[in-house]
Parts: sequence; C-alpha cells; structure tokens
Amino acid sequence: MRETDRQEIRHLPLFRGMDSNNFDRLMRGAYVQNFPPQVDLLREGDPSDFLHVLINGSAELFANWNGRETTMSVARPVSTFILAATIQDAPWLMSGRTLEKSRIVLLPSEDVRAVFAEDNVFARAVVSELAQCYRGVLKDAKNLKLRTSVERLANYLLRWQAEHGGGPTFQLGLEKRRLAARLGMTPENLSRSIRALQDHGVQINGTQVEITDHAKLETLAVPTPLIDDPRC
Amino acid sequence: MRETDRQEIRHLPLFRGMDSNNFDRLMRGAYVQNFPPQVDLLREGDPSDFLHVLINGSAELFANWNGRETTMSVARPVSTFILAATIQDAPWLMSGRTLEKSRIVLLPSEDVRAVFAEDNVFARAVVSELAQCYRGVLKDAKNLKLRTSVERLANYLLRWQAEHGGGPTFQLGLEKRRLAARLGMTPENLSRSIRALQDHGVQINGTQVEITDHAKLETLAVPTPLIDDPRC
DNA sequence: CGTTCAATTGATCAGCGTCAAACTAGGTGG
DNA sequence: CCACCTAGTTTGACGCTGATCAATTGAACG
Repeated sequence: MRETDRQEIRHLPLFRGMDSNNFDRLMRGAYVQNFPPQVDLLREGDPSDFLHVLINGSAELFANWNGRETTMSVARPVSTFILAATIQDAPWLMSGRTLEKSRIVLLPSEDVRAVFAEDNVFARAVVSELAQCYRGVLKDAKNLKLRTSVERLANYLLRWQAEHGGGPTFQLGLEKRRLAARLGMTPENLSRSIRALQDHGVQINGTQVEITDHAKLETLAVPTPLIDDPRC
Repeated sequence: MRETDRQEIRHLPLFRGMDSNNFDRLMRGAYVQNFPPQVDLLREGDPSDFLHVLINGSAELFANWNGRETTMSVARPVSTFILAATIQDAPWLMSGRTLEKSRIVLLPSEDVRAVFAEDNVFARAVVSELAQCYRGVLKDAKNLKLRTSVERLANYLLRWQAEHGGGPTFQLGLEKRRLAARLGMTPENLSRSIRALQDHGVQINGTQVEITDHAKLETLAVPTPLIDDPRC
C-alpha cells in the first residue's frame, strides 16, 4: 500500500482518532486493488468478508429482486462501505460495482471487528459513521416516498450545485443513465424531467448544467435540510 | 417509575450489558408518561431532547414535505426511538405520534450522550442497535423501490404470519389505513390489493386474516431474507 | 468513415392516486 | 332495544406519473 493511501485512510473520521497500534494492525492485513470500470465488487447475500475503502474512482451500490434492479447509492472517495454488515458479521444487503477506474482498500472484516472490540475510540467513531449512514438512507427513503421524480431531480441539482461552489454552471458529474437509476427513475424519464425543468430555470446540455433562475428552481424543488442537507 | 418498567428496560439489548451505575444514572433523569392515542410525541426538525423507550402500546413515525405525509415505520414494544438523533445531537428526521394508549419512558438525550461517552459496553450496544436500524431502513427502501404495492402487502402478510406463530389465521394487528400508509399506499389501494390477493391464497375479513394457500401466496410474494427477514 | 452505445423522442400501458359515492361497523342516546 | 351518527372501509370512475417498447438522433472513438 502506498503511504499516501495510508495517510488518506488515517484521516478519515472513522480512523482518525484511534490508537496507532490498532490502526497498524488494520493496515497490516489490508490490501489495495485497482479495478477497471464495471467490475463486480460485492454481491448481496454474500458474507461481508471485507470492509471496502474507496480511495478514488466511484462505485455503485445496487440491489436486485425478482429480476428487477435498482441503484441504492453511489459511493465517492474517500468513503467506506459497507460498515454495518462488517460490524454485524451479517450478509451484504446490496451489491456493488465500480463505475469508473477505482482504487479500493480491502480491510478483512475479522480484523475490523477485532479492533472494534478493543479500541474504544474506534468504537465511537463507528457509531458516528453508522448514525450518519442511517440518517442518509432515511432521507433517501423520505425523498422517494414524498417526492415525484421531477422534484427529486430538481433537488439533486440544487444540492449538487451547492456542493460544487454554488456557481450557476457546473458539470453533471455522473452518466445520465446512472443518475436516473440513482434518482429512482428510467433514463427516458430523466430525459423528460430535464426538459420539464427548462420551464423552471434549468438548462442542461450534455453534462453541462446551468441554473438560469435559482429562485424559480427552488420554488419547484422546495428543498429542506431534513431531506437534502447531507450534514444535517 | 415502576420497578417492572425498569427491569424491562434493563433487559433491552441496548441497556443489558452496561454498568449498573451508569444505568442508574440514566434512570435517575428518566421519567415515564402514559399517553392516550393520537398524541404527538416528536416533530421532525426539532432538537432531539429525549430518547424515547416504548414500553407498551404503539407509535407511528412519519414524515411530511410540502403538504404530503407518509408513514416511515411503526414502533412496537419494547423498543427505542430515535437513537441516531440522540447520539448525534441532531434534529429528528421524523415526527412521531402514539397510535394506541402508550407507556413511554423519556431519557434526556444529554444523559444518554454522557453515559455513551463513558461506558464502553453501552457504546458497543449502540453500534449494534444503529447497525440494525440502518439495515432496517435499507430493507424498507429496497422493498419500496423493487416491489409493487400488492407484492409489498403479500410479503407483509407472510412476515406477520411468521412472527405470530405461523398458523393459517391471525389478526391484522393494525388499522387498515395505517397499514396502507406503512406499506406506502392509499387506503383505497390497499382495499384493492386485498381483493387482488384473494386469487393468491389470502382471505381477509375485517382484521381477520386467513392464509388459505401458503405456497400460492409465496409464489406471488417471492420473499427474500435480504428484504423480509428482520433478524438478517 | 463506420461502429457502438448513450441519449432522446414518441406511442402506449401499467400502477397507483384522487375524488366521490355507497356501504359497514361500532358506539351513543333516546 | 333500536334508530342514528360517525368514522373507517369499499367500490367505481377517472387521471396523472412513470415504465416499457421501439425507433431515431447524437456523440465518442477506433
């Protein structure tokens, strides 16, 4: 493992405060891999052998049932997945695949559980991480149950804008069909939603987004921190 | 507080292993209240002043946005809500109200956080609880995104049956309009779904459910532990 | 310059919500 | 004991949202 990777992991909220010996112990069993795009990383139902740490690239977490598939979330660096399964020694509830070329650190779940049992600082960091994950999915579920697809898209754009400097133009950072899946709709429907937003202060050309009338978009989107603020 | 309540709380997974002094400290600041049905307990967005422990009765956790409302879950005894908000000192993401006459213990969030900071056993119990909550919402989200409303109802019945002895007849344990909201549909749609299931081995009269052809129902429902098993 | 895959567009359809009306059950008062 | 009231439930008609299918356009890349 590169020293820079090691440093990056060490600075994650999850590992930041823990004892050095314990961190070393985790890193000793770890190994790093570079994956090309579209590689399967995990399959739902399998035992959670490794905690994954995404160093760069991006990965999609999705679920299947009865021949259907849906995207649950998109992981971006630097973040871990899927901590809950690792800690509980329970099967993964989602499958995962790389979207881009990705660099991923694999920490054996047994090591993570062993350190968790001993290191009290780490245990509390796990709590914070899990609480955030929980609130994240909960917001996702609210988003899905309370909003139409156009409303979800509108709020996604506002949030993405805020996270990228707040300027009127920015890049859509995701293939459109992935974005569609992530927002819980089909690519066709996303196309139509994008067109629908032209009347509400948004222009999208390719991956280039321009918010031409922020107030108008907000009137449609009605964003609320209780769904849309990732830090809330 | 009654001694029986105290015992019941003490035996919850969350409080079972913790130090007696710390448990006493939590209980010292606690107070118990008996609520009639339909009483508002929490409002989303408010600071999470108390960790709620439901001793008996039942409570609905729901969310609003832009004039719409949806039920996120139904809490049954003995369980706590909402731990993540308490630990993070973050606002509630859901509102709550009693459904039936309910007995609820209120633990000041500050006390919970203070004990969490000191008691390592408790901290790890919090991890288990949060991991389960996380996986629970995740399963809910999968249920919503991957299944139609008839399929959700079919699986709900199978699960409810399994949790109540597995016999062919049982009670529906919830007002139909609440059940509808919980399953993410309207009361009208639930009525039609119930009728649709008549051709698939289910008879429902009032609150009385009879599974007349379990195999046939399973053929429609296609249950999977990765969505339907609460212990998975 | 052609191949390939994503994105778009149109037509159609299934799922589900909305609205209104009829029906039912449980509780209340005469 | 029965008529009545109220709230939940059921039914029917209708419309909106979003999925599906098929065809076309567009863009990236060898």
